[in-house]
Amino acid sequence: MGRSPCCEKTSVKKGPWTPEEDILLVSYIQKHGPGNWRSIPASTGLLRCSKSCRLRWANYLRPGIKRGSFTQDEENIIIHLQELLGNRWAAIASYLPQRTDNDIKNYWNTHLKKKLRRLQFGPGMEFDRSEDLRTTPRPQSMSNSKGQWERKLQTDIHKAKQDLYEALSLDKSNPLFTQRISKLKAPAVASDPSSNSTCSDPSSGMETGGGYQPSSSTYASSIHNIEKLLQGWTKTPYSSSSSSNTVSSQKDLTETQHEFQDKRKPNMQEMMIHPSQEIGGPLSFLEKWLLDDNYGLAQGSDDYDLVSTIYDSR
DNA sequence: AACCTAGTCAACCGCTTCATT
DNA sequence: TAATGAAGCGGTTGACTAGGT
Repeated sequence: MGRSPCCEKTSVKKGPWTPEEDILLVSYIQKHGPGNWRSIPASTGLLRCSKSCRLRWANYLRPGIKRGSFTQDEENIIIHLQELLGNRWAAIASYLPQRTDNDIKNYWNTHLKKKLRRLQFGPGMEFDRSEDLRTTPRPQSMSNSKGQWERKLQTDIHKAKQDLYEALSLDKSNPLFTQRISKLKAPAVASDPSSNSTCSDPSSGMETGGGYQPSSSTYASSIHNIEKLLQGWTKTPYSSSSSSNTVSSQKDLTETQHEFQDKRKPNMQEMMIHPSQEIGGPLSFLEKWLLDDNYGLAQGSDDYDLVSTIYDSR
C-alpha cells in the first residue's frame, strides 16, 4: 500500500488562501461538483495540492457552514458524542451538519477539554481528560467481554440520547430538526424554503454566527469575502461535461462570477437553510434513533441494535 | 509603546481506509 | 488477492490576535 503522492512537492503553494484562489476553486466546484480533487489543481491552474483544495472546500467554502461561537446545545451534543465516539470528529460533525470536523476538533481542544477539566476536577487542577478517555474506560471495556462493553455503552447511550433529544427539541429554532420532524410526519410535503431560516443576514443568506469576529487583516477569516464568493451558490445539478473541466480562461471565470451574482442568488438561502447538501435527504442515523422509537427513554427500550452498530463500527 | 503570553483557528502532515484494477 | 492511487481523517503546527504587564 504505497503512500499517496498527494502532490508534487515543488511548485505547490502553501499557507493562507487568497480570494483569487477561492474563486477558482469555487468556480470549479460550482461547475463540476465537489470530488475528484486530484484533478482540480491541473484543471483550475491552482498551485495547491488536492488535499489542500478539499480541505479548503470542506472547512471553509462549502455552503451551509455555520461559523461563530457554539451554542450550549451544540456543546452538549459534542460532549456526549465525544464520550460515545471518542475523537472521531468526522463522525461527530455528521450530527452537526453546520459545523466542520475541524471546527469541532478545534473547539473541543481549545474550549471543551478545559471546561470539562474544570468541572471534573475544579479550578486549578490540570488533567488531560482526553488522555484519560484514550486510556481508560473505553479501552478497558473493550478489553472485557463484548457484553460488558455493550452494557456500559447502553447506559451511556440512554443518557446521551435523553440529553440529545432534550437539546434538540429545546432548540425550536433548529431548522434541521423542525424540518425533519415535519418531514417525518408528512414526507410527501415539500418543505418551504422561506418558512424557516438560520440566516442572521437575510440579504446574504449567510449565517454569520453569533459573536464571530472576523479578523480584519487576514483574508481567510473574512466571512464577507466568502459570502461574496458563494453568493448564489445553489444545488443546481453540476455540469456533466467533466471532460472540459478547465476554468483557466478569464472569460470563464468572469461568467461564473456573474452567474453567482445574478442567476443563482435566489437559491442561496435554500442552501443555507438546508446545510450540508442533505436537503430532504434521509434522516441521519442519530435522528432516526431519536425519532423512530418514540424516543424509547422511559420505556427502557433495548438499544442493542445501536450498541451493536457502534460496537461493530469500531 | 513595547514586549510577553495565551487563545484561536486555518492549514498542513502523515497515516488509514476505501475503491479500482 | 494483491497492488495501487485517491480520498478521508485526526493530530499537530504556526500565524495571527487580544489582553496583560
